[in-house]
Amino acid sequence: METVKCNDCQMFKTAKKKLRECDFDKLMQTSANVSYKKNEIIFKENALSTNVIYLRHGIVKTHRQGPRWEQILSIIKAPCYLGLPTTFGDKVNHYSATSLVATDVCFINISVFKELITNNGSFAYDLIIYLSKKELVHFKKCMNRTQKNLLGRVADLLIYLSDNIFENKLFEIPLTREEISNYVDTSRESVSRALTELKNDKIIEMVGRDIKIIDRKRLDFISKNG
Amino acid sequence: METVKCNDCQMFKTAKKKLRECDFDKLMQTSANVSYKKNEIIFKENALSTNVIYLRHGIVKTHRQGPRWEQILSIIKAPCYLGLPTTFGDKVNHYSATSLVATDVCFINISVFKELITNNGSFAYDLIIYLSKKELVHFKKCMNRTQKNLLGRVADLLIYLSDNIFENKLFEIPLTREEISNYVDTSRESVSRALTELKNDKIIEMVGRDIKIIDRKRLDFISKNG
DNA sequence: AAATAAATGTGAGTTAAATCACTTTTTTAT
DNA sequence: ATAAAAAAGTGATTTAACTCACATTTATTT
Repeated sequence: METVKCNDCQMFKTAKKKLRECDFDKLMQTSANVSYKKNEIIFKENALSTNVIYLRHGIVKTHRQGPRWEQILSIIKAPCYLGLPTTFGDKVNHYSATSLVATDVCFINISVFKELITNNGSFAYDLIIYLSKKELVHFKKCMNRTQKNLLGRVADLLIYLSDNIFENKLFEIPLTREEISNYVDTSRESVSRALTELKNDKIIEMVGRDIKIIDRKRLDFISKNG
Repeated sequence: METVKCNDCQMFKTAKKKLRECDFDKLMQTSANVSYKKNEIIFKENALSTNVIYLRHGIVKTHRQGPRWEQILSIIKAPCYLGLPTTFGDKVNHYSATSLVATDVCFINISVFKELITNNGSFAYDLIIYLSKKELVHFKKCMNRTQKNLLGRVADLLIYLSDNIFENKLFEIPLTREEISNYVDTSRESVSRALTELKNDKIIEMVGRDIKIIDRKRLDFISKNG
């Protein structure tokens, strides 16, 4: 397992910049690093949310039991906060988080974090910007989920993984077909069919979970027009 | 038009409590009240977002052009912020807001508001809580949109309007059938059919846009199970 | 008040995607 | 290495909801 030192951590850096020294020291002392293997649960829906969690290294899915199936809400990559809303929005987690690859996480004491916010306005302001931006992205995502057809949603996922998670045309999907279906809101079978259709149309190459996007233009078109 | 005095305004009250006096005075001086009639646009998608907007009185829908149709994102009631994320998340609005009834709104200068945040940590903390809570609600709503069937989504809307907006079993839907369809992600025709089905099953009474929920238990059941 | 436009309702036909049933492939455990 | 289990692929069938077409009602304008 690769260990990320605090010095290399993005959160550490901005904290050092934004926080008063005494606050920063307190933050360091009360934080705890934890490593997870692939497919380990970091926190669980309905459990008490007792920490702010910062994702230092790795890829994580957040997911939640819906009225009909377990839905994957987001796939996120370090460095970023993991479940800020779930810690501040309620006493109980509104969703679960599970590592998709080996992952490092920093648990920050919630009352220390609260102190940081109230004592450091500019730190708080940054968080507000962060939460606001996230909501806009989320609104857009939700709209795509409801308005696009199946092929468009699958194309969206591939584009998202390629652009935002792996930053590469070539990547290994860290999800089973069933998990993909829980992310794009269909059945496992439909995901299968959609992917083979993209493969047959020579828009992607695919062997198992290994994907290579070979015709990005047409993939963008499908994302837009289904 | 009913004018809401600042003294009665919820935001005014918490601001007075949370803010230093000089900040509070500045806020009052730089804010402007505006009234809207039914169906007037308060701000527009893609326009520059130059103010924090606080909804003092009335009901507002936020909406946005999707890949296939104009989607209603939310229906909200005073007192609350209107489009905080769209003001802080980007320079440009990511959605529009339109009054559904006569509405009063307070425009707050964005740089003054930013100062408030950075100078008053506890005010900032409250905003972070507010944004976090909203995100959790939004996640849930999005899941319902994608997992529930048509009848369940229509039931959800009726329950939401009854519980959260009008706080009454009897209310007048402030939306056309087409707008309803843009909120529950279907066609106008399907909304019609769903509503008449609820009426025929004696779960609601309905004359035009006037709705009365007469069998809440069964409506809840439909909301859960479709 | 009549004319026009907008909103709503409803039946019939169509379709995208779900479900079912089964096979094949891959992974994990013994 | 073999058995068992999990994941993935694929054809056939079903279905919820969409679209189309048109009738009816309600609201708006002249």
